[in-house]
Amino acid sequence: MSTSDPPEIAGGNSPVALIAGPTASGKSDLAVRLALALKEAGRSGVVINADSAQVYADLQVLSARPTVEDMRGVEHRLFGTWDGARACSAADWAAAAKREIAALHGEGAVPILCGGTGMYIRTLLDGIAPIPEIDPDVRAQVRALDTAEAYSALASEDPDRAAVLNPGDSQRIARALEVVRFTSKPLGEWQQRKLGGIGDVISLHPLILFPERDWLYERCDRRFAQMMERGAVQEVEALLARDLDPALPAMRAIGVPEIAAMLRGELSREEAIAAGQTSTRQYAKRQYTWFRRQPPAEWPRTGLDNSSLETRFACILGGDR
RNA sequence: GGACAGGUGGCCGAGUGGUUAAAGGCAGCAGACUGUAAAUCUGCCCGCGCAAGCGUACGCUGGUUCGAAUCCAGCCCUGUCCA
Repeated sequence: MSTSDPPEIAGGNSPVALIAGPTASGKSDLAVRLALALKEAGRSGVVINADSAQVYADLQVLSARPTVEDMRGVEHRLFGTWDGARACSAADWAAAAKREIAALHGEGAVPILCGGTGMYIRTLLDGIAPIPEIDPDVRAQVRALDTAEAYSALASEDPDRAAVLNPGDSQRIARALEVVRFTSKPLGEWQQRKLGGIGDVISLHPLILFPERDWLYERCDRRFAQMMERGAVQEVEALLARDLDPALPAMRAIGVPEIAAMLRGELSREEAIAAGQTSTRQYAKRQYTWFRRQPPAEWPRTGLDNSSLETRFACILGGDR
């Protein structure tokens, strides 16, 4: 799943549907409905996950991964595909998604990308700098530094990058540092090229869900409370029992730190729920910002999820193309 | 009824005569975003104003002082303890 052979996208301009938007906005349901509508129109649609948390097998409940019932017989791919012990990078996901899209196009099926991870989607469509996989030792060394140390190291090893980054931006500093150290080439040079994007080879039919803020926040709150009733605590217990590196994405997913704190006795159940709900809402807010400003302005945004599929996806439902 | 402790901006919480529209945190809002992105980071955050600035503000009322969130008096309220 890492940086392996770049899969080729089959026929030029084959359709790909994309349903994106903030968490809890009802994307999954819409994706399933689209797949069912395609089926009715004599075609076939398969949902491909574009969410950075739903990708992990360990996070069924907490990532709100669709259940078998939710899927209503529609095929879903890249859901729960990664083991929580492995980090899935944007490039990893994009490579896997390309593979799936190519396969589906080969079968004449319509891939329906569904998820809220803007950077994954961007990487898939626009490509990414062809930076080799960083040696784990180099990576570990860099990540062992505290932010101030890493920043001053970066200031001498890649001053251009250091000048651009905020001294507190631990993650980007670490990334820039591991890249110069391992490749002896500053990140900025690598980033002059983006490779592997499929945006110009496919026919993309995007739709961004933009529900009303209060409505969405209520759903976030309700959903987190429901997760607590539906096994989130057991899920975190199981995750903790694996004794994984706490820096792993699966360990940092919304709800995991909060419930872990509860299990340690640092938070009451009510406090853990409140904290999880707040994190969820804050995440949704960041997604609003991303989807409001990052994707191309031409991409349609819709206020509520009740916009008719037939209208939104007329061209792929139409049958031709 | 008595003894202590305390009442600060949406919340928590510093501050004990001027340098205080009042530290810091949280929540909120806005924004950034090329390999951990459900991450990481930035800005704003009493009201009006583009701004200089003006107006309000530290339980209430009154007082001391050139000047008070900070000192004094009375009152109200909260918590703990004694009755």
